[in-house]
Amino acid sequence: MSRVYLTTAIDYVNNRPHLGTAYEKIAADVIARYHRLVGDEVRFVMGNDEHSQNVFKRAKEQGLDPLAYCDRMEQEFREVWGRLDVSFDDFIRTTEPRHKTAVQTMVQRSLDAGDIYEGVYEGWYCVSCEEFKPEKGLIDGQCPVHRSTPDWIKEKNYFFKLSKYRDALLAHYAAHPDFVAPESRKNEMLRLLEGGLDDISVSRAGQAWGIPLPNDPGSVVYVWYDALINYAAAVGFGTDDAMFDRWWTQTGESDRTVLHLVGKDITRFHCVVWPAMLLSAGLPLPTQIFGHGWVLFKGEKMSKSLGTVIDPLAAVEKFGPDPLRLYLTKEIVFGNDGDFSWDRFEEKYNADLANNLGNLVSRLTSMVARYRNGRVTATAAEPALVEAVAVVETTWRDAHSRLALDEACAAVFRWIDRLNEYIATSAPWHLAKAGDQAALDAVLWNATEGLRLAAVMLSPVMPTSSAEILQRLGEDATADTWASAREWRTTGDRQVTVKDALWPRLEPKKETSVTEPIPSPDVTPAVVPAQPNAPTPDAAPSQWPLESRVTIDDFLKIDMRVAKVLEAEKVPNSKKLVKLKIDLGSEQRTLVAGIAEAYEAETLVGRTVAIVANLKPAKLMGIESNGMILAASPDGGKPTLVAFDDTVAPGTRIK
RNA sequence: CGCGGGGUGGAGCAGUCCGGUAGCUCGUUGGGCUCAUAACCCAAAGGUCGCAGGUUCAAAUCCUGCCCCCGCAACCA
Repeated sequence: MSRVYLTTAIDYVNNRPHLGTAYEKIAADVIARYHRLVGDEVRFVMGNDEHSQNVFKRAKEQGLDPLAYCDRMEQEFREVWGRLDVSFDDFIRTTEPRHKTAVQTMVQRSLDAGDIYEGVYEGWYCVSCEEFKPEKGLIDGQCPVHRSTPDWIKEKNYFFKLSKYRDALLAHYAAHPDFVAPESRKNEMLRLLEGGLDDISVSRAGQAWGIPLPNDPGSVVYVWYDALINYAAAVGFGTDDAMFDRWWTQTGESDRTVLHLVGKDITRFHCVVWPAMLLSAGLPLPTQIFGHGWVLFKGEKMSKSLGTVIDPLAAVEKFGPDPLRLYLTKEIVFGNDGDFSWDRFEEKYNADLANNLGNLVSRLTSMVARYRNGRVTATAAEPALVEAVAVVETTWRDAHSRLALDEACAAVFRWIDRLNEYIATSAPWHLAKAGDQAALDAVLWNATEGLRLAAVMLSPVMPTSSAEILQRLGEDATADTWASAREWRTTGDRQVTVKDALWPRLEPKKETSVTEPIPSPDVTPAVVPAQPNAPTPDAAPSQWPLESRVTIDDFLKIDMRVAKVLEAEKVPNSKKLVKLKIDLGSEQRTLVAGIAEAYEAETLVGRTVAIVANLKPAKLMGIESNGMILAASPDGGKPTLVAFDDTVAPGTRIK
């Protein structure tokens, strides 16, 4: 038995949870539940990252006190995690007093160690990105990501001597080959370390939303530095020494485990900055940082800032959390990127749940009911099965120890296959007909016993379904630990219950198909699939409610004109930009249009197009564009230019 | 030289670090069974492992070069 401290990345609260974040929490939950099952002591913590200027801004936009806004977001996050059956032990928010104390304690320790020093920082700072932007990274003086003008900030700033810890970190990596996983992530970090480290700024001056530095209350701790400390704060750093020792330091624990689960995009902070902070504070490092991959949906990364969100609850509301949990765990190699698609989800649901596991439950409970009035008594163990399940257990445990969650899952499903095969080859229906009671009992007992073990081994991934299966098998659903559950029983009996199919098979093109996701309230799906049987337009609220419509005067402010293309050339090094010279009748202009993916530049020459003539100029890749060309622009599709039936003179107004 | 992921039977993916019978799911074909959710079991067909060199007794796997695809970012005024 050992102690396991497990964390996920804390989430920015400027948006709701989505599939990408849910994936991380589910994976962590599987790990946590596995360890609890095998008898480890587990502390599984997640939380929210609240000291962000974005949060401050977002709250103000909504007319809320930042803390009130964060309170509300906490409820939303907790609700989603609850629906996904994520069994965290604690939920930390960076605005809590315990976190504040931990941060100040940590900073103080680094100050004492001489690792934080005062300097001056100046540069362009993008509030949205929460980072300084190099001059050459700006486009037309604007932040390339947010298209806003960054602020020129010159401020007193404190720096952390990250550079000082490069060698120590390299040594730690060398001494602990599993410190960062998977391998590819570790290599990335090693390359980074070998390239040398710069000291990093750890404070912001003149902000109120954040944790003040202990030595200079006029500055607050930089949000990233602040956020990382949550992992220590959540187990009592600076507030509860006994607890901190128990979970973080784990003094006297031979098999110490402190595991951070983070997205591969933030491994840098967790694998370099955070360990250096800990070294500076004289604290032990985590035992492992695992950088998982992204779950892509229709080939797109879930992105907070783009808002391409699929509400994980869409699948959960319809099927409960387990099919989604299984999909994410079994179908994605843990550490790699993976795809989510409704097609694939449906396929896996049918194959694994309806046809295999669910059907196994059905056929077994129904045979026990039919041939044995629902009660089967124990018999001797079938040696072939006992032998097989031992291999499954070994594989399952080994896979879990390597965090190969997908392999662990697959091993259990191979076992389920084995049970279906066992039933087919031993043909209990023949034994029943022949009246061979002893043989019949043996088959039914051994098969249900095998199913019981499958359910227990699946419980980390599918807690609800596992409990339901055990209950149908007449077992105590609150199964104790694996140590006792793993025994192949040869005494006692069980009373089974026949109920409806756990996972009715999904038939394509039917009402039950998941390809018609449930619209979830208040969340706009990234992609709205075509719905042949969609409700009538009148039934749905208009996309353009009356109160938000513009007046004719508003519309006439926009001066749209007919124009003729005189010259066209692709902008070098661009993917979709074409530079156009157009004739507007009274004048000629240069404009840049993002249509190169749909039109060859040459074919545009001579075309008559529609443009917005009174748009403010903008620079795109260094070229000034004076106007916007009109085109139908489907989401994710290629634009189609607006065209005219007859020849119209350049300069003609469009209204 | 922007960052990253990938090219393996019809589809989707493992395997690549640590060379040595190319594996899984779905689909297809044939057979079996009738307890079960038209499910389950057995069998079969189907692969120049992107291309070209190299190392090796042996390369999907290691080395070199090249081609192509996809995210992110730059660029949808």
